[in-house]
Amino acid sequence: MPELPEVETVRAGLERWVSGRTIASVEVMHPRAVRRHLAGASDFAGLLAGRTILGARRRGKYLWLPLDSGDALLGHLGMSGQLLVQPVEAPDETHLRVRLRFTDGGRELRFVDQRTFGGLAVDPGGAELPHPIQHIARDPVDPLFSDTEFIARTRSRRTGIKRALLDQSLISGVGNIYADEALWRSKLHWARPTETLTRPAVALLLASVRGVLGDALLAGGTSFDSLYVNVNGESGYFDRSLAVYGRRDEPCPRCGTPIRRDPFMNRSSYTCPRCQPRPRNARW
DNA sequence: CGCGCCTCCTGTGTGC
DNA sequence: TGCACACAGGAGGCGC
Repeated sequence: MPELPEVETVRAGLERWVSGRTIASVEVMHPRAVRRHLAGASDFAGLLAGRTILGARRRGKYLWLPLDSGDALLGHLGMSGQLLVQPVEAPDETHLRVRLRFTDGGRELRFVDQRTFGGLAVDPGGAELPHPIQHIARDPVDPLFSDTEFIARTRSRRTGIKRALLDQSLISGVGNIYADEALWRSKLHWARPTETLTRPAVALLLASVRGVLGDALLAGGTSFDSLYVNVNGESGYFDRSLAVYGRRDEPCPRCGTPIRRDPFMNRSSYTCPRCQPRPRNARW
């Protein structure tokens, strides 16, 4: 699933392959892919045609392409979204949702999304920071991310620490996979009440978050050397580096205890029962 | 207002 | 063999 490292890999690919190019035409094959563009698919296409893409930016798991009109093409990959740069003659993907062709006649940009949780929209005047994502917190690799503020806000929460990590208005870019990995590195259980964490404990957790995101980013960088804008987060190279996520009953890399899976928010949490014992005052 | 549950969606895997 | 169902999960929206 695309979390910050995967989305950053895509952003770098867009910067390389579509920045500076002018959009000729836009084809929306599935209306759900542009459902966040409330004015509809034809309005979406009309705002893009003739516009030049100035760059590729990211906040957390959101991507946007600033346009020469001052608008932004905003995108979220959801769980299965891909932005692919393909030769115009390449056959359509099964789940192709949106196609952008360019005036130079070169490779086209395709939004492909099996489960359609992702989508694209044009935000008028949003080139600097699209309006729909102004509530999204800075991500922990953003130079302007405030550690002090994050620590204070986390400790003032009244929830479990994993819920806090997944809250994109507190810290963005972290999803289920990297939350579990960071908690394991910090030896914290997912149900640990946020208000019982000391400042140093939250600081250590933040360092773990940055560590796991950075490691994944390095792995993503190595695989991103093709003509594609690679978004294959689910079967990625970083799988081998995961300590706990998806590893039920396998030995903890630190102590050998079998990894445990717990239901959490209609999904899963993976922990080492020995390194990350469940707190008595568990909160979830 | 803070918190937490529900829902959107479809392909894959599993058990009977 | 085929069917039913659990599961994967980001994030907006809404209820309490």
